Amino acid sequence: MPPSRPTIRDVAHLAGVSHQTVSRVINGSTDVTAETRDRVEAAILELGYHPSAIARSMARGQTHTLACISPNLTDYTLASIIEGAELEARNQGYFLLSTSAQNAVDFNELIKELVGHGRVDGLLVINPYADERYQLIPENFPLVFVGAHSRGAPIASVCLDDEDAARAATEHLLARGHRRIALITGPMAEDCCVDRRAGFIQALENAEVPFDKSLVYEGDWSASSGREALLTLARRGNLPEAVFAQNDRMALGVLHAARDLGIRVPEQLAVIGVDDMPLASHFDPPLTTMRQDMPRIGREAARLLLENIQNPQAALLHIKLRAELIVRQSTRKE
Amino acid sequence: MPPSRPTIRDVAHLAGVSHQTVSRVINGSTDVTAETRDRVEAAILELGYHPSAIARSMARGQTHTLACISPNLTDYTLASIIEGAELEARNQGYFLLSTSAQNAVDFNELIKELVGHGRVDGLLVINPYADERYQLIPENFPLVFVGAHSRGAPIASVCLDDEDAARAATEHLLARGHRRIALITGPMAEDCCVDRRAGFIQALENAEVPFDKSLVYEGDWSASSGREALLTLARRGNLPEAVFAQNDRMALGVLHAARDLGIRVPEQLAVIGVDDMPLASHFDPPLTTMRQDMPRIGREAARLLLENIQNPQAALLHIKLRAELIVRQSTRKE
DNA sequence: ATGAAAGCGCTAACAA
DNA sequence: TTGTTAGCGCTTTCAT
Repeated sequence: MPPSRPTIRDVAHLAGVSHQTVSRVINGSTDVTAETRDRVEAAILELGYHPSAIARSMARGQTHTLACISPNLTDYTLASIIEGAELEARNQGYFLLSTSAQNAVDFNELIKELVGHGRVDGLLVINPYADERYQLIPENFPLVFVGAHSRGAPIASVCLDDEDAARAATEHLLARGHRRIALITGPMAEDCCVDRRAGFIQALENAEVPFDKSLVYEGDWSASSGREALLTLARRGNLPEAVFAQNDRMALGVLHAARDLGIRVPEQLAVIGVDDMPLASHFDPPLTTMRQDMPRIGREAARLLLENIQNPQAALLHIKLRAELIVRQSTRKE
Repeated sequence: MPPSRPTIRDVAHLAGVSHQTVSRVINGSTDVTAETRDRVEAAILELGYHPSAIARSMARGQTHTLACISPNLTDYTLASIIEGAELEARNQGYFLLSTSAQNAVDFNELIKELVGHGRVDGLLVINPYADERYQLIPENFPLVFVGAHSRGAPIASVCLDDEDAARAATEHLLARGHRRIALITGPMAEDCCVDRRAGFIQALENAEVPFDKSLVYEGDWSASSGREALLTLARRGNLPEAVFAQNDRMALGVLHAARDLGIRVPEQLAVIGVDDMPLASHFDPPLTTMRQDMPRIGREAARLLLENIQNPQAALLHIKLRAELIVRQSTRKE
C-alpha cells in the first residue's frame, strides 16, 4: 500500500475543519451542520478515506471481533454452526475469527492469543468437553458454550435438545416394531452423546424394552467408526434389528457395513441418524435422520454472546433447539 | 473484565524500570541486563500481563491477521483448504479471519471492512470467479487466489493441476475400455471446471475418441445436480458407459440416480469423481476418485501470501498441485 | 543498557 | 455547532 492510507486529519485538512468534526461525521453525530457534513463527506470521497478499525479498537477499548474455537473446521456440523454464527455476528457489525484447536494445548495457546492479548470481545466454544480444555477458559469473559451444557458454571449455552432428539429417533424405531436396537454413540466425553444416550434409554424404558448394553458401541463420529460398530456386533453374533447412530456419518458407515455383510436395509436392518447432512438423502438407501438446524444454533449462540457483551448483567440463557424427524428409506417398513 | 488489563506501564512501575525497558523484554531485545530482565519478567508474571495485540498493531502498522474469503464455509473442499491455511498462518504467528461471501455484494462489503478499514494484512480469495467478484479486489494489496488462475493479472495463485487430474481420471475410464463417457462439470464460471473439461477433452483426443457434447452436463457441485445429470441423460435415451463427475458429491448423486434407474455400478456404468472426501470410500459402491490434498493447497496459499507480505518484491508464484488416482469399486472391472 | 519523547489514528471530555 | 486537549497501549526514534 504505497500511498499510505489517508487519516482523519487528512480529511479534516481538506475539508477545512478539525479532525474531531470528521470523527463526528463518520460516527453519524447529529451535532454537525448539514453544510459541514457535506464538505467532510466530499473530502472523504475525494481521498478514498476509510476509518482504521485498529485505531477505533484502540480508542474504544473493544475490537468488534468474536472468536469461535471448534475442534475442527471441516465437520459439516461444526462448519454449519460456524457459518450461522458468522452471519449473525456480521449482521451485528462484528467479525468472527473461527479457529480450530485439536487438543487442550492448542486450545490454551488460542485462549492466550485471543483473550489474553485482547484480540476479541467474546468467545464461542464448540464442544468444550472434547478434552479437558474447558478448564482453561478464563472466568469473567463473555462466553457461550455451543453443543454442550455449562454444567453448573455461570456460562450461557446453546445446543440441540439432544435427549429429546434421541428419544424421538428411538421411538420411531420402536414404532416400526423393532426391539433389539443398537446405539452407536459419539465420544462419550461430549455432552450431546451422553444426552442422546439418555434419550435413547428413556424411550426404551417408556416402551418397556430392556436396555441391552451389549448393543452399545462408542464411535468417534466418523463413518469408519460406524462401520466398525456394525462389523463388531456381527462378529459377536449380536446383530440388532435396528441401529440408532448419533450422527449421519456413522450411520453411513453402518449402511456400508450392512452391504458388506449382505444385510438388506431397511428390510433386515433399520438405520436412523442425526443431523440430516445434505448428502444423507443420497445415501443407499436414503437415510432417515433427526434434522438439526445447525446454522440456527450458531446464530443463537452469537446472539447470546453479543447480548452478554453489550449487557454484562444480562441473564445467562441456555437454549435448546428441537430436532425434526425426517423419514426416508432406511427405516421404511414396506 | 472488571480489573482492566495491566499495561506495560504497570509492569514497568512494579519492576522499577521504564515502560520502554519492558517493551524491550517482551520483544526479546538483547540490550537488557539479565538482572533487569528477570525483574521485569517477575513483574509480568505477578501482574498476569499480556501485551495488547491491538496496541501493537496500532504502533507497528500491521495487524498480523490474514483474511480468507470463500463462497461458503461448509463445503468439505473449501473448509479443508481454510483449515490448512489457518494452520500455516498460525504457525507463522498470524491469525486467519475466514468469512463467506455468497455474492458480489457481500464480497464487496467484506473487502471494504477487511481491506478498507485495515483489519488485515493480506487476502486469500477462494474461487474468485464464482461471480464477478474478482473485479472488486483492490490492487496493490497482498493477495493470493486459491483454486483459480490469476488470468494474466499480477496475482499469486494456488490450485490443483485440474487439467492433469481430469486427464488422468478420463484415461482411467478409457483404460477400462469405456468410450461413451459423460462429463458432469461444476459451474463453468470457475476456472477449475474449465480446466477439468479441457483435461477431459484432451484425454479423449489422445485416445482418438470423439468428444460428444451431448454427454456434457453442467452441475453446481451438489449431489442433487449430479443426480439430475444422469436422470436427464437417461430421459434423453443418451446413457453413457461411464461418468466423470468433477467432484465427489456430484458423483454420489450419479450413484443415487443409477440406483433409481436400475443401472448397476460399475458393471453397467463406471463412475469417477474428484476430491476423495472421507465419505467417498463409504459410498455404494465405494467411489474411485482423484484425491486432492486440500489442506496442502491452503497451506501453500497462506505461505505464498505471507511471503508476499514480508517481501513485497517477491515473485508472484503460481502453484499447481497434482491429484492422485484412488481406485475403488465404482470403476472396478470385474 | 536504559530512559524520555513522540506518535500510530482514532474517540472522549471539555471548552469555546 | 465546532475545536482543543488528552489519552488508548504500544513501538520507534533519539538521547544519555
